Amino acid sequence: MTDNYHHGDLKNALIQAGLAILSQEGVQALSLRKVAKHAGVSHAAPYSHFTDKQALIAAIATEGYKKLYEQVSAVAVHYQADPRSQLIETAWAYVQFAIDTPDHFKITFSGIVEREHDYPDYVEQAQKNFALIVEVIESCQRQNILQQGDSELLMVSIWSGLHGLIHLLLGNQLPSKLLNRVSAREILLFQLNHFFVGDTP
Amino acid sequence: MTDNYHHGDLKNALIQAGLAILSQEGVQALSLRKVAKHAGVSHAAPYSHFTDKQALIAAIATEGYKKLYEQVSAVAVHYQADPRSQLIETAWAYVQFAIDTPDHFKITFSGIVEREHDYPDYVEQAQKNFALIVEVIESCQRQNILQQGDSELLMVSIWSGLHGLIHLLLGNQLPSKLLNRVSAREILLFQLNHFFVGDTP
DNA sequence: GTGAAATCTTTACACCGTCAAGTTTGTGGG
DNA sequence: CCCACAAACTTGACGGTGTAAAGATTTCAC
Repeated sequence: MTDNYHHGDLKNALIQAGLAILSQEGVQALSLRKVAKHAGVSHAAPYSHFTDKQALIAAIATEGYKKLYEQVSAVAVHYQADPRSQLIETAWAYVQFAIDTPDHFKITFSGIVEREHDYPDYVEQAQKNFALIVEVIESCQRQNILQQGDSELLMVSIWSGLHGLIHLLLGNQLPSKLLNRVSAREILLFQLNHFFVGDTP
Repeated sequence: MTDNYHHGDLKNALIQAGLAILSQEGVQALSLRKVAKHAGVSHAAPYSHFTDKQALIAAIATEGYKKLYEQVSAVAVHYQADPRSQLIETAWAYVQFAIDTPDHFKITFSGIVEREHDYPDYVEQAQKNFALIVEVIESCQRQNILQQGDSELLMVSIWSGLHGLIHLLLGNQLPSKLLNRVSAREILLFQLNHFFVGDTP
C-alpha cells in the first residue's frame, strides 16, 4: 500500500474535512478541491464517493441533522417528566446548535433538496427530527399545555418561529438595539409563551 | 460614440440584468461575468461601478427591500382602518413576495451584511421595512388587538414566525403531507392568531 | 492467480472573481 | 478651442472552481 490509493474510509474523511473547513472558514470557502486537499487526496478523488458537490453537501447536511437529533433527543429525554420544559429546552437546543456551528446549521437547512428522491438519507433524517418535535408537542397537548388539534400544524407554526429567529440571528438582521436589551433566549421564550394555553396575551 | 464606451446607466442595467438572471436561472447561476454579458458589456466592466461581487449582491438586495417596502406599504395603507387585517395582509404580502420571486427574496435576506457599515443603503432600506412593520404592530397595540409592551420584541417574534415559514417553504422543508392539507396562508393565519389578544388557545 | 471492479491520479476544459494595464470618451480650465 | 485629466470600459492574465475523461493502482471474487 503506497499510501496513495485506498485511503480506507475516504467518504467519511471527506465529510469530516468539509466540517472542518465549514467551522474554520465558513460556507463560502467550502469547495470540493479544498476538501480533497484537506483529506490528503487528489482533487478529483471525491468523485469516487460523491456524484456531485451537491452530494457532498447533502451528506454534510445529513450529518447536521444527525447531530441535531442527538442533541435534541438527549434534551427531550432529560425533560421527559415536564413537557413544558421539554418543549422549551428542545427548542433552545435548536438555537444553540445554530449559534455553536452556524455554518453547519446553514448548510443543513439551506434547502439543498429540490427533488426529495435524490438524497433519501437526508430526507430520512429530516423526517426523524420532524417527528421528534411532533412527539414533544403531542405530549404537551396530552397535558393540555398546548391547544388540541392538528399537531403537525402546531409544530410547523412553532418551528417556523424557531427557524425565523435563528435565520434573523445568523443573518445579523435583528437590530442590535434590541439584542442589547433582550437575549436570544428571552426572545425564544417570549415567542413560545404565545402558544401555551393560559399564558396568553 | 462607438456604442461600446459609456453605456449611460450601466450600474442600473447591471442590477436589472442580475434580477433577470435571478428570476430565470436562480441564485446559483448569478455570476458577475454573466451579468456583464447580459448587459452587453465586457466581463470586467462591473468593477467600474461595484467594488465587488458582494457589492452587486448588496445592490440587488437593497432593490429587494425597496420593492418589498412598496408592496407592503401599499397593503398597509389599504387596510389602514383595520389594524387586524393590516397586520395579516402585510404579513401575507411578505409571503407573496417570497413565493413570487423566491431567489430575489433569498438574496435580500441572505444576510450579506457582515459589517453593517459597508452597505449603508442596504441597512437604511432594511430599517425602513423594520420600522414599517413596527408601526403596524403599534397600531394594533393601540387598539388592544395585540398585547401591550415592547413593540420591537413583539415585532421580532411575529417576524420570526413569518421568516421561518417562508424559509421552510422555499427550502421545501415542510412535509408535503401537511401542505396538501393546509395552505401557506392558513399556516400564516394559524400562527398570527396566537398573538392576537382574545383569540388565544 | 487472474480478470473485473473499485479507488485514486492525472490531464483537460470551461467558467468564475479579481487585478493590472491599456483604450476610449466626456469634461473643465487655460 | 484644445488639451490634460478623470471616468468608463476593454483586454489580458492569474489562480481557483466544478467536473468529465482516461489512465494507474489496488482489492476482491472466482
